Amino acid sequence: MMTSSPLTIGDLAKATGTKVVTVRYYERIGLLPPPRRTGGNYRAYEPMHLDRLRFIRRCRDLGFTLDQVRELLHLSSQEGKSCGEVDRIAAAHLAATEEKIADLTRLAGQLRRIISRCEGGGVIADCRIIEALSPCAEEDESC
Amino acid sequence: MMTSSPLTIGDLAKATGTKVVTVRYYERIGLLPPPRRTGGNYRAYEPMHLDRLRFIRRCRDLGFTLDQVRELLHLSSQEGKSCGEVDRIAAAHLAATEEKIADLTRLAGQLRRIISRCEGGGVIADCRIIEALSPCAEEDESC
DNA sequence: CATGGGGTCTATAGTCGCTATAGGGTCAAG
DNA sequence: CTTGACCCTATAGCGACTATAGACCCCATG
Repeated sequence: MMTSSPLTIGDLAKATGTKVVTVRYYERIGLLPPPRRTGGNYRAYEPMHLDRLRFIRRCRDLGFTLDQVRELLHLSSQEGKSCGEVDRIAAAHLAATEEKIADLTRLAGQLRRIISRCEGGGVIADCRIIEALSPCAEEDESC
Repeated sequence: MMTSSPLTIGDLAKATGTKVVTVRYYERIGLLPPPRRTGGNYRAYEPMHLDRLRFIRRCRDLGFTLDQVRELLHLSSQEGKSCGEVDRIAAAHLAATEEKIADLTRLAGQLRRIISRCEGGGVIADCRIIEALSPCAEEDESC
């Protein structure tokens, strides 16, 4: 059984689909522990870093904020603790995501309605889209 | 028929549901033309500013970026021009919005699936959420 | 006329999650 | 020994605001 040699930042980045600058950024904000350095001052990552970065990326792909990731990382190391907090974070994020979907759906509906009124061949002065974007004040008698 | 007196920035903000700082920000980035100033150096807005800011807010509420708003504002003043460009911007934004909805929907589905596997009463070491967030590498024999 | 409170002014820095740039150092292949 | 790919730090920029500090103005009340 061979022991794997440490990874350069480029290896780590490629293995996780992260950009090199982003890896350094995660280190700077304390998400990824600083690895030891080689003689030439290169970062030398261990498999543990790979695991951790993969965890971070997976969370980010799921839309968690970096603060939530930080909390999840912290919790994931407390093996004996109840997992209620984890559940709470995930549920909150799901709720937020569902709300965002609802908002965007409502919005898309409005956009479709606005766009459908436009004949497309007209000029700006008659454009239904511009008109729809120009809400009239109640006290404005010209509307 | 009475002529309306100029508005303070606070009046304008309240009338459009914008924050005062945001109004100043729109001026700084060239979206809202600088109004004349009073003796005390206060901004004094005309009805035209009200119209323009309402247009901006409506666009923002519909999710257009400030750059798109800038372009729409520019186009809306070209009364004789064809409205094809307006249509293009709106359609592009609708497409982007629909894509975002699709992304978030996929994401919410994954989150629901992950969360549903968690019994809630367990400890972190057995937490299905943490587990689901910890993707295993193919070359990692422990998975 | 003084005072107090609320609104306004500018300028600057912070937010989030990166991304880009400048100006260098290191390393391995040819 | 040179070339080119990689790595290093530090700093600034993105979008769309938001927050803060410190000063100024205006109006109503005493």
